[in-house]
Amino acid sequence: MSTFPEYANLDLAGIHKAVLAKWKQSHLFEQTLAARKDAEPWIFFEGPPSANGLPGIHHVMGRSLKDVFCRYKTQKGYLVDRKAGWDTHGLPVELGVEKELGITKEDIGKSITVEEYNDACRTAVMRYTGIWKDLTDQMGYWVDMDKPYVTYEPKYMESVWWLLSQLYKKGLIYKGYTIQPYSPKAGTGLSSHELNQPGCYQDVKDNTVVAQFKMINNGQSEALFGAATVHFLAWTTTPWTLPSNTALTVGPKIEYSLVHTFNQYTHEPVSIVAATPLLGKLFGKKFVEGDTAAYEAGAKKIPYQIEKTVTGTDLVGLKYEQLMPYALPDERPEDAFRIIPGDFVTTEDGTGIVHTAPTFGADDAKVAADAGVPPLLVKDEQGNLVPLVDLRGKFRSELADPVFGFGEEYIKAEYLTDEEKAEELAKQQALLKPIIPELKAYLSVDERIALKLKIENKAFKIEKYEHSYPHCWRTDKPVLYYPLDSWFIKSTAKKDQMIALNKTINWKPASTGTGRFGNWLENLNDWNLSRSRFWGIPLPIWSTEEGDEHLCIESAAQLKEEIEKAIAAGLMDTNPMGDFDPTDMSDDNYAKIDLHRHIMDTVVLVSPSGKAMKRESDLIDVWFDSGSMPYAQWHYPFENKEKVEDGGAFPANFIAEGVDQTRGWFFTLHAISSMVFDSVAYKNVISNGLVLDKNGMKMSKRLGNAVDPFTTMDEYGADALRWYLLTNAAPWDNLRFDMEGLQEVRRKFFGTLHNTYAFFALYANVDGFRYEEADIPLHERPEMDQWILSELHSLIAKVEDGMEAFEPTRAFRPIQEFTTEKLSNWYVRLGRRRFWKGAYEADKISAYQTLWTCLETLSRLMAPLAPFYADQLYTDLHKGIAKTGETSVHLTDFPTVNAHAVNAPLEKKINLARQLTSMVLSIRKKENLKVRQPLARVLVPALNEGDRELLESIQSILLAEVNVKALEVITPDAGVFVKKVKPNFKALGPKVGRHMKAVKTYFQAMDSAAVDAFENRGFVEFEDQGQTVRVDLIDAEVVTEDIPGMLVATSDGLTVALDATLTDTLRNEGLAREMVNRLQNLRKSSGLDVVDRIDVQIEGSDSLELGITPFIAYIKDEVLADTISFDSNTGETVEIEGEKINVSIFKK
RNA sequence: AGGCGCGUAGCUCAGUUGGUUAGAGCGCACGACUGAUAAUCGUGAGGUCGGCAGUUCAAAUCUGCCCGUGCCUACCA
Repeated sequence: MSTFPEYANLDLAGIHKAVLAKWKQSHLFEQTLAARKDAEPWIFFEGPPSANGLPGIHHVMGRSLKDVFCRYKTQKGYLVDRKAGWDTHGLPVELGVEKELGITKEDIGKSITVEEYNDACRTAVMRYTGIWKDLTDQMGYWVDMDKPYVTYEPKYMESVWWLLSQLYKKGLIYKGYTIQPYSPKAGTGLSSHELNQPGCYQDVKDNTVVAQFKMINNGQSEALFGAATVHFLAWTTTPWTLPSNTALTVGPKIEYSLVHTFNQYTHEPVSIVAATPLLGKLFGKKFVEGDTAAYEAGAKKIPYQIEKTVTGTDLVGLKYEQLMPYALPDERPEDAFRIIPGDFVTTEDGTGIVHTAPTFGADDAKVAADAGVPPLLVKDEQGNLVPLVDLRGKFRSELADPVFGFGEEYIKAEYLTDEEKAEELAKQQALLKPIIPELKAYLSVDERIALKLKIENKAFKIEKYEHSYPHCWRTDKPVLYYPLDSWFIKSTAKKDQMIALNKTINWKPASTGTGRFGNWLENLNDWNLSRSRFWGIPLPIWSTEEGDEHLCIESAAQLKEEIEKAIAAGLMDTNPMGDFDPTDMSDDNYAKIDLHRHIMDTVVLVSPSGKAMKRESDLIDVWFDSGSMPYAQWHYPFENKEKVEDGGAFPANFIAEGVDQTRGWFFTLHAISSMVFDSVAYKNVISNGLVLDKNGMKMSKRLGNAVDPFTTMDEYGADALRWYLLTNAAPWDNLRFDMEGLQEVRRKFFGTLHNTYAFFALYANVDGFRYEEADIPLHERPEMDQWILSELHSLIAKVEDGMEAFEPTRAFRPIQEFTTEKLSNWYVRLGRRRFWKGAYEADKISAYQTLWTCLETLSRLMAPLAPFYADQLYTDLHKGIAKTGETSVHLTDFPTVNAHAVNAPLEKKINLARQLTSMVLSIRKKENLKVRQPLARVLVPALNEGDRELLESIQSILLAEVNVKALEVITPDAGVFVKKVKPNFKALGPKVGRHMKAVKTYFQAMDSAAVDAFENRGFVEFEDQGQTVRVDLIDAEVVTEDIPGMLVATSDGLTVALDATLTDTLRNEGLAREMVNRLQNLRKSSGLDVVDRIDVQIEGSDSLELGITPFIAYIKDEVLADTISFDSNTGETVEIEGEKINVSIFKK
């Protein structure tokens, strides 16, 4: 005979293992997909992790979040395809390999071939895939790991190329430059990653100059300053960038002053403009505010006089003379040397006017470009535009100065060796003799520029300044911000569309979509695609030497064809794609090619005009790889064209990743889909927070506070972990991970659920309940059953609402509350007798059916989040019954709400009973009145007939729970309780406004009689602040607050009074119950079975005997005694009401 | 430095469009039940809602500033 399995105790970790084995053996994941194979798809994208690192607890969080929605939607009847993916390219992989091999970037192509290097990367990146698969398995994350997309595979790379070529065709790809950290000594650009290495930022002392830029007088200047000769002051910590100055930037809202004073080095009169708040700093100890007419050269203090103030906006547009006229911008020189506005200007340091050299500062480049000011680029010998500093970190020859040098010199002293410095010193001693007769030490470029400006009356102030500056982690020399060639996607051209599309995306939380992501889009820059690395997808762009002809390859087929042309033109000997068949989509065929750099760099193509074309040497930013996954995972458009285009695989209904991906994957997905497909890539997105340790610190291996997901799951099982991660805090809040929280989940939720099941199984097996009877109609079931089923269906609605809103915390917390509070604590606890007392008849069957239904429904509700336990619960519940279910809960449909089952008044009623019970127990506790002692009556006031009926309907439950004989519902007219009236603030607020306080006070002063009068009249009126205030009864709430002479509790507008007067009968019944309690204890300590019958002997006082005699039948019934005799005996000594008595029990 | 979050009881978290006694669980204390018993249940004590100002009759809730904390973006004259 089939039975419900019973367990000694809850072993979540064991269940986890057993269920996992069952899933594997039955290929359950595949079964769930097969079951929905013709269903409407619900599209999910898996963000590719890098298998280069080990998974941590936060990955369990992220993956639980994804899994819970995919499982939910599957149960809801959708087909949820889930393809795993691996992100395999990128800098971390390369740096890891370099470290392992003990090489640097410079060695690649020299001591190691690019091919060998790439092979090493390919191996390294998949190193931890086994552990990742393990984690995925263990935690029950269902995703197809057998056919993942891998970004280094030829098919994937080909799709990426195709996407890029689409952008290229739309004219959205261009070559430009950006200001990037560059290490001249290492000859390489540095990534921000490298700049964030510890120790990179070092404090340095730099020579700084406040330079005087001479204004060119014109109509605009005269309107502002008249005919005066005016100089703008601008500060720089990098004087070597001054020859490259093409603009001055002011803050539009900042106030500037025109000040007359004298140059401290030349003592010549000068009128300067600088930000008013900075005048104090600018005019240091040497200056004093005062009359400039009285000044004589050499005086101790230099006077200065403020003439007028203007705003930054007034200054915009003014022109000035180039400070160090060695070279002019090659493009539009007439647009240079102007004042432009910039939001980044502050009045913290300097002059409030920022020297702007677009070739050497990222901010500078941006404001200059926005204002149409050209960068200082000149044509080199080949006609290419280059900045005034070359890649070695030396000034170009344009800067050759007959006295000061500069040309062909390193712009920072740190770049010179000691020998070089000595050589330079010799030269300088000769050249500078007229200025500095005995030069002792090498003067850096910065120092000589300062010197030159000083002499030329162009330096207002020169001083040393200490600040932190980034250094190259390899050479330990200062980094240069330098314009480097890069390929860009003109994302700014599609900015408006991206913003519009973003507004259609449902962001969780919304603030990330409008805030972090929205702002990012508003301030969008063009996407710099270039990476000067080796292990990644090569840019598929081939160019001629002159750069006048380009070809962007969109497929392997096209490349093969172009190579054939190049062979025909004699540019190549053999085709490295030899026997690749462009029409054959098999993996075997694609295994014949490799699109990585070591092969692609050997490919030379022929241009339409017959010239040789080489590949642009950069690789594509790996973020482009991952943003391409919606298409590349299906090898679109070479395969699965319909699938992607007809809504079968794109766009996603749902994605979820950490909030740190906002400008990463979330952006790249959005950008590519917007630009190539004019579509969103995802309709709903959750950006989840981080997992911190219990003290709110970031988890890291270094701090040793990282939690190992494997050992955690071994101990607690995956269910408890998943449940904890998603119910403890909203997914977008950071989670403080605490093992005690896990224990709590295990004990509180799973423990209670398990015990509830165990209770069910125990009695269902005894009674042979197999759910063979027809369902008892709802209205024929006892009220308690109707109630719990109503709560159950309300619960289904809550879970569904939460899930549809992508708020799992809101969905699953109610499950926990239902299980522990409603089902276990109230339904089962109050209904226990129904399961073991009485015959196997309608009431009992109803109880079993109801409890079974609750548990079975729970198993399906919780299956998305606790897939292991839910599956065991579901299958266990089906093992014991005659009807057959699915073989797994994951093949079932999600429960649906039956509106007829929901009975809100009933729910309200039971909740009222629960609250009253709690209040009475509270009084008992306070007054030290044991629940075992019956009391005569409890009084509850009812303000109207509806309340009265409600109270009477819960009478039996209430009385049984609190052990009281009678419930008396008393009416206001009885005059028993004190009535008070409270203002309804919400309604009254708008009406009485500032008189609210007076109303409150007035009401507090009203006695019962006054309230009665108020109720009869319908309003009250009184004076406040000289005005008559009127309050209508509907804006007030009459409550009962007290019952004189009784023990009273008040809470949430409810009042309960307990009559604690004891009669002899009550006292005796209390004694009888004490006796039952002692006998039951004895039964238990004697190890009797619950069904064993006994004889009892009691030796005690006459008064005791007299007292309990009327209750002998009751006692016998309770303790299963056939006889009770009052005899002396040598049994156990127990105490009742201070009296010591002996009792003995004999098993029959 | 800027952008975006977060800050409520010892701990982890709720707290609707502002409405006057700020809730829950854990932990703690005390107790009950003894036919769910290595289970179950009750009661209680814990809070200047990070701070300061403001708006309002009324602020945990709205505004500003500050402090702490985290993420992202920069590294800037």
